[in-house]
Amino acid sequence: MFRSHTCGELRSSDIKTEVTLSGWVQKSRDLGGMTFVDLRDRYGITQLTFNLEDKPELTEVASKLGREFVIQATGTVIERSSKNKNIPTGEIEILVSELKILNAAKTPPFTIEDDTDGGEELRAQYRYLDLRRKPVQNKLMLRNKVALQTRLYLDGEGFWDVETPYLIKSTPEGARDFVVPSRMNEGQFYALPQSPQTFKQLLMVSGFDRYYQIVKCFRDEDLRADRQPEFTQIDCEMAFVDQEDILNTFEGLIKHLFKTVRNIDFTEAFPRMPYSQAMEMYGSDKPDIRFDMRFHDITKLTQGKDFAIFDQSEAVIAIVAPGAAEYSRKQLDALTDWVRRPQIGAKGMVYCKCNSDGTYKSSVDKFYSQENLQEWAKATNAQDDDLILVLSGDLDKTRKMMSELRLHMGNELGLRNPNEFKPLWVYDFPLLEWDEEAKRYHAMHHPFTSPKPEDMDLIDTDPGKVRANAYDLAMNGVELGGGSIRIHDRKLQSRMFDLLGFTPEEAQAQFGFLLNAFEYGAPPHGGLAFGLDRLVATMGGSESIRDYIAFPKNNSGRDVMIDAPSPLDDGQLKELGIKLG
RNA sequence: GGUUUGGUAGUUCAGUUGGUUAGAAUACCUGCCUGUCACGCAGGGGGUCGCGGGUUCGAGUCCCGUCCAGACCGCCA
Repeated sequence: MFRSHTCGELRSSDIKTEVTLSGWVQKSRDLGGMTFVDLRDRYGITQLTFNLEDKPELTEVASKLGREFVIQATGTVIERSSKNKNIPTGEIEILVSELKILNAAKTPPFTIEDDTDGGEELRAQYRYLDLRRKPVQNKLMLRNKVALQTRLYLDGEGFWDVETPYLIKSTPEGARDFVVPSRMNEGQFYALPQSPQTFKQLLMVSGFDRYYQIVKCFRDEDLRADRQPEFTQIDCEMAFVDQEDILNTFEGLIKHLFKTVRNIDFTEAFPRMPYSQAMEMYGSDKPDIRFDMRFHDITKLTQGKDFAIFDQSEAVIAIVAPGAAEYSRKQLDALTDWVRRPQIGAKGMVYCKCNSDGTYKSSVDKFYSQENLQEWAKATNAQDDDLILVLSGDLDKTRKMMSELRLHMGNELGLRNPNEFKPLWVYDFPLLEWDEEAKRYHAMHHPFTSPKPEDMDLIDTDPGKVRANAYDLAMNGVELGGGSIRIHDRKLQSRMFDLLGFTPEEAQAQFGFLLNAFEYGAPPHGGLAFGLDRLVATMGGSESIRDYIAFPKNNSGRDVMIDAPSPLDDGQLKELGIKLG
């Protein structure tokens, strides 16, 4: 027997019990006559006590224990003479009678503590040590709970978990595929799925009615703090449903998860907003609505006052930073520099302070009178002590830049509380997006998304205006997931491929299996997928998903612990029929 | 592909206009210490300043190149 108890469970009610504990040495404190050892496992920390007079040899061994040694200790639970209120086991300690070193350890390269001294690179390289730390373990525990509760909820709603293949076919649409060479079919390649999209639709054709899968997906694109090349989706599909059914079902899932995992109740229905309104009010399809600071179009108010920059702008957009009128010149210059960084790309920024005495001070006083500025304040609903920030230019670009500035100001003014959760359904996304480089439309969601019936007459005349039966769930400025009502009619699906620039032959070669399936009785269907990593990170109040993944990749898509990817030797390459250029 | 920040002791960092033997904290090692829990006290070891080149009497510091890492833009149907 290695242990009778864990290191987190003994209390004063266990005093006088004979116990055996196993775990890692967190710390050994040698006081000369006595030595204390903190023994740690997943469950907590328990203090071991050694007395020189009582057990001289044991105390000698204990005082030499290094950090992260794995040991086993047997002894009696006793009451501490000086208690530690900071830990749950702080009332008691173990007076050790037997001590066994199960495995010695080298000194770890960083401290295994909540606030470690290790940098990111080092921790990634020794991820198995980083994973011993409580904060990281807590994050993975949260992930475990979310996954479990997802299964319980969806199972209760009649969803079946069905696995779909990982070795599938590469398609030119969408993100780049990870490809896998086939030894038995030399010169041919599988692709890893970007999502099980077509398979889950085929399951609907097969009559499974409700499907889900917590599934790995793969995209060979550059990484971010919230983006990994392999990531996990809660992938779902339902037959005989409309958008309303799907939104209600999965709003239920999110509410269930927050209730069971974080004990947070969403008593009201999640707010909903069409895409066009989200862009108008927040310049984003995933607005963070924990704070207001919405956009105000003041283009008309600013024209004809000899300020050429505004006069030449398609759009002049303002936001109001509450209580920020006291920003210093230095702070405003820093803000201007911030929006002028290449990542944002603004040419400049105009501000207007609404002073507490009712006067206005702006960076464009030369062109705009106090009365003009008062009109701005009125139009933007700015109060005394508020700061109006204005960007201008091309409508789409200005919205995008202003959306970044809005989030930046939200952070600066402390309006983005990580313990507050504000979901928002965004719906009526455009069906198509114009790709300037390829000079053609591509699907905004994916090619299987159905257009809204009332927009069908635009599909030939003005395809860019067609709205889709597509929806996203945003929370705190993060896109948690999205989906759509799919096309289930062969003719419409063919028309869609045609719009996207596929010849009928190409469409048949790429997606013939789906088009054929639609001819054998495909039910109306739709679905949605949540990004599990982002969902868990959001629920944990983090922006980075990396600590919610046990073994994540770094910025360049590398696993620095196992050192992957790595070259293949010549024998392997030959077997696969691959020559490197 | 681009922008940007960084790379100095095991680790996290400081290092002034280019100038003596490159520092601090922590970790590690040794000794002392019977109620610590960030134990304390005394002492000690530990450096290819990412790598290559250049400027200079002299480079951790300036210049060029390169590699690595973080954040972001492009990209992510």
